[in-house]
Amino acid sequence: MAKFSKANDCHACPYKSYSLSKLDKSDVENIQNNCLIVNFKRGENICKQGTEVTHALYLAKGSVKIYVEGNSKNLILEIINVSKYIGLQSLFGSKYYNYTVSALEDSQICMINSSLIIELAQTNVGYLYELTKTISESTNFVYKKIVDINQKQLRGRLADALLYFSEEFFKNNTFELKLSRRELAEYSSMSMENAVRVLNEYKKDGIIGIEGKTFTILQPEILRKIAELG
Amino acid sequence: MAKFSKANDCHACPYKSYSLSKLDKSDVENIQNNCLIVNFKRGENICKQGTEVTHALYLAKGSVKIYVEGNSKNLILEIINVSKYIGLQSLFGSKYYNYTVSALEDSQICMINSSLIIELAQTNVGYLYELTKTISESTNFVYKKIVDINQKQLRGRLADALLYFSEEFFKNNTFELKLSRRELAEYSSMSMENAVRVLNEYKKDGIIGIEGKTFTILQPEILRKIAELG
DNA sequence: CGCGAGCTTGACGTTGTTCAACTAGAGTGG
DNA sequence: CCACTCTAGTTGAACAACGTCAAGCTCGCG
Repeated sequence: MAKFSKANDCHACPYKSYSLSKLDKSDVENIQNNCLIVNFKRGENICKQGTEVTHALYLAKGSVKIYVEGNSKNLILEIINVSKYIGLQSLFGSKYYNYTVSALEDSQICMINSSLIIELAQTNVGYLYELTKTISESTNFVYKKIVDINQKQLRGRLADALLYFSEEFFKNNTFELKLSRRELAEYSSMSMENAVRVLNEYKKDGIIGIEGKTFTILQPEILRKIAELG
Repeated sequence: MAKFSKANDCHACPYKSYSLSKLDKSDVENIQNNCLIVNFKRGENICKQGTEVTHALYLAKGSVKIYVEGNSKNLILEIINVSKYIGLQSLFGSKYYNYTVSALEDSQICMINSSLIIELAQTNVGYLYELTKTISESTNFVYKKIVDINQKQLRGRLADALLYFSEEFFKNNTFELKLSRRELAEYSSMSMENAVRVLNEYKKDGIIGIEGKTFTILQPEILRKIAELG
């Protein structure tokens, strides 16, 4: 299992959450004393679908995928790589995770007792307000996702995914994806074989460049057109 | 357009939100003075995908569908018929609705200025906590939905929908659905023709009974097996 | 040098959509 | 009151989209 250590100075942490600025110094220290920093290697599970929610999860360093597991196939809902709480809706809404989170690269997660976070949320309105904004944004993201998946066919879905990575996630025409072909397929809700096929189709048509896991968007307008038409 | 009237006694309202109990009397009066009660007929839009969020929407009476509009087909995400805020995540997360809400029967909606709700949320932690719980639950609902849609094929999806209506929504083996066949199809993410086909298949096999829009679940175990296997 | 995981490509079968024709019932106007 | 129209529902058949299976490839690593 992963290595872990105690948090020792949340205030000075370069990866700390903005929401902490809404708390008193003593409350932050309280979090610090109840926070375990856990290191995960690529592929390791950070939380598992179906298990009980006992901690708030804060991604300090690295990147993770949030996905739902089905009988035979998975669906990746979101990739996260910035300092951010993961799955707060599980803290306030449900006792059990309805998704799995696992590391895409070596990552550091701060695990804070959920009862402490709930207590702080119930007594610090500014803090809770920040958490609520995060939950709302993530809800809106999933709404967008559900539309993409349902209304478009595979070429459009893959175009959507590539545009999202280039324009919103990496904010760069060239980016190195931490995902395998299978994971990219699971992100776009299609079989791995079809993801490969369509990627190479786009490459042959000069729409994108592929070099292993490094992608370059050569003709974003065409990609956008494909994404719009479905 | 719909008829509307001023709210005159939120405290005495039998449909009022539980979250109001977390507010001072003066704050509730403030809501009351900034609340418009609007009557919608079946089919009328309560809010429209793509438009700006200006009010919090509270369903007092009736029932509504929340759906996302695509180029040619829609996907119904949720049906609501109890006293409940609708789409709070849009208040805290985004400036624009990413879904449309419309009435399934004659319904009453309380429309409250969003700036007032946000102000109250930022100053009353108990109130905000209730709203956050509602948002989180709705997020979890959509997670469940996205799994159903993605991991199962149409027989399983329709079985899922029927079980949900019978066991969780109406809590009755027999129920009268306010949805047309097309809407039931949009709820289960399939073509209307296939929804009809599968419904009649289930009827012929004695798994359900159908009388117009009244459904009876005759063999829930078989339906559950179909839903599980996909 | 050989093995295995991830990737690639083609052929084929299944699932589900689309199109088209038809039916039943509800509402409308002569 | 009856024809007319319009919508919702129904059924069958053709077709397209996508997943699955199978085989071969490549590259990194022991």
